[in-house]
Formats: sequence, C-alpha cells, structure tokens
Amino acid sequence: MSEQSAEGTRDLQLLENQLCFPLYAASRLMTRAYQPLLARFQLTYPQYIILLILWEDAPCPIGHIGTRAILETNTLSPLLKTLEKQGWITRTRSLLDERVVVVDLTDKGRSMKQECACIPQELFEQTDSTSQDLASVKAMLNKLVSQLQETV
Amino acid sequence: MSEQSAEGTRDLQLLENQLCFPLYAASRLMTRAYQPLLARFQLTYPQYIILLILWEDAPCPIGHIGTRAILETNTLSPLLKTLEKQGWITRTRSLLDERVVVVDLTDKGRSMKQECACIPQELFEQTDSTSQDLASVKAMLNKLVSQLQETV
DNA sequence: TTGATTTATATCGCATACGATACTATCCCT
DNA sequence: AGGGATAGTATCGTATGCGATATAAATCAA
Repeated sequence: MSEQSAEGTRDLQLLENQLCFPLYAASRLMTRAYQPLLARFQLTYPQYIILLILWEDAPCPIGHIGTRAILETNTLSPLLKTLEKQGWITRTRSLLDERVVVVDLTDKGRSMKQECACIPQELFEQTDSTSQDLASVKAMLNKLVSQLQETV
Repeated sequence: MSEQSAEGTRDLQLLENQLCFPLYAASRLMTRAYQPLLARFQLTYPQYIILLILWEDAPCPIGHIGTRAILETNTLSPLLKTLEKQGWITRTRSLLDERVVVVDLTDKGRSMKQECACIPQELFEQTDSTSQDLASVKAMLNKLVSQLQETV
C-alpha cells in the first residue's frame, strides 16, 4: 500500500491517487468531529465559522463575511437569519448605503466567545497528529485554497 | 487574551490559526473546480466519486461503496437512484442475501471510464502546485482521515 | 422453531452549498 | 435629470450530507 510501482501511481483514475477525495472526506469528517463539541451551544459547523469571523470583525457587512468564509450570499442569507433568530447576532440595514446589511453580535453572541474558547483545543485532542503536522497541512491547504480561488 | 505568546499565533480562536477552515474551504473550492469538467457528462462531484469507485470495484454491494466513500446509505440511496435513472448503473437485489443491493455499471457506465480519464489531468493543470506538494498534502490528509475516522 | 437481535438498505426531515434569478439602492454617463 | 449599469442581498430550485427512524431479511439463542 505504501510502496507503489511507478505504474500504480500513474493511474490518476484510481481513487487512491487523487487528492480530491481525502480532501472531501477529511472535510466531512472534520465537520462530524466538531458536531458533539458544538451541540452544547446549539451550533452547526458553518454557523460556528461565521461566529469565528464575527468574533474578529463584528460589526461588518454580509459581503465581508462572505469574502472571509468564501460563501455566497445565497448560503449566508438563511444562515444569518437562523443565527439572528437564535439570538447570536443582529442584522441592520446600513444608513449610509441601504443595500448593505451590517451584522453585529448580540451580548449573548459576544459573551459566548469565551465559552467557546475551549473548542479548538478539545478538537485538537481528538487527533494524535503533532502540531507540526497540522501546521504543515494547514499551510499547504491555504496555498491550495488560493490557487483554486484564482481559477474562478 | 493570549497568554502563551506575545504574538497572536497562539490564539486558536482566530480563523487563520485553525486547520478546519482551509480544509472546509479547499473541499468546496475543489468541488467547484470539478464542476465545469463534469458538466459535460451531466455528473456532480459526489456522483463522480461513486463512479471512480465503481470503475475499480463494480459489481459491488452498496455497503462497500459506503465504506470506500465514507458515506452513509441515507446519502448513497438517492445518489445511486439518480445514477441509475441516468443510465450509468444498475441496482439488483442479491439472490444470496436479499438484504444486499448489488451495484454494477451499465455499458454506458463502463465505456465512460475512458471518456472521463482526462479529468484528473485537466484539474491538475488548474493549480500550479508541484506534484510533490500535492502528494504531500494528500498523504497528510489521508493520515488525518484515518485519525478522524478512529474518533467515531 | 420462534422470538429477539443484527444487518443492509431506504425514507424523512433539516441544514447546508450553490447556480440562476429577482429586487432594490447606488453609481455612472450623457 | 434620467436611464442603464452595477452592487449588495434575498429567494428559489436542486443536490448533497447526515441524524433519526423504518423496513425487511438473515442470524442467533434458548
């Protein structure tokens, strides 16, 4: 399995020789791994990503969240509506430009930042990768993200 | 906030310091990148993954596909139904064990393997990563997948 | 044998993703 | 000023993912 003939590695149509599949699988498994940690806060993984962004940048327009999360408004609109309904955020039309909706954290949303601070460490403990390993993957994935974004 | 280091690199709550986000983003962008290549064949990305597996293993039971794709039957059932409706595959109850549904490729499904053989190369050309880079990411993602699968 | 349990698949409901489209506000050009 | 182009969000339809549950067949246990 680890040792492959030159011929075996050359067949790009084998699932094992594709980058896309472990990417797809790891992403879904990562979301699953977050689920029990986020359930305490009634959060889904995409909602958690939005909150991470807001804890850094709120208040900010929806478009800014979309840029950072690499999500279109057709995904963000219902997602933000849910977060608003559950009391995490507020959505307000900008007075300066009525097209813009500014998103801000509620008191609950702001205070939950501390409550959620343990999550990254808890998740890290679920893998026995070294931080070195994880840092390498992260760096290479970030590079891949940039390259893929350029193609669009 | 960050007691560990003077810099912000230790603040695990920053989006930039999380592994999960580039994973999530890269996976979605990869799916987007495949879309124009798969559109010619009227395929979605998950459908393409199923075909990759079938081109290696067909005929095989649904459970086997689920194991390789790391997908539950609640996802696979409708997906396979679509592939059947579009003439790529057949689904047959096993005579040996009536619980099992055996999936096989149709003639069209089998012959399209050659037609789709160009896709991996075409996609590869959309990134300017070296194969070395991609191989490293793939290896580390596979390790991550294994570790995340163990936690479930 | 027969009832309980397990296995393999399917159905339902909900929450993303995203292409296509719609809508409104702003901008830009003449 | 006015009308088209552009920008920022929202809505709609379709296709996943997946937890919870259902269903039917095979297996197991007493």
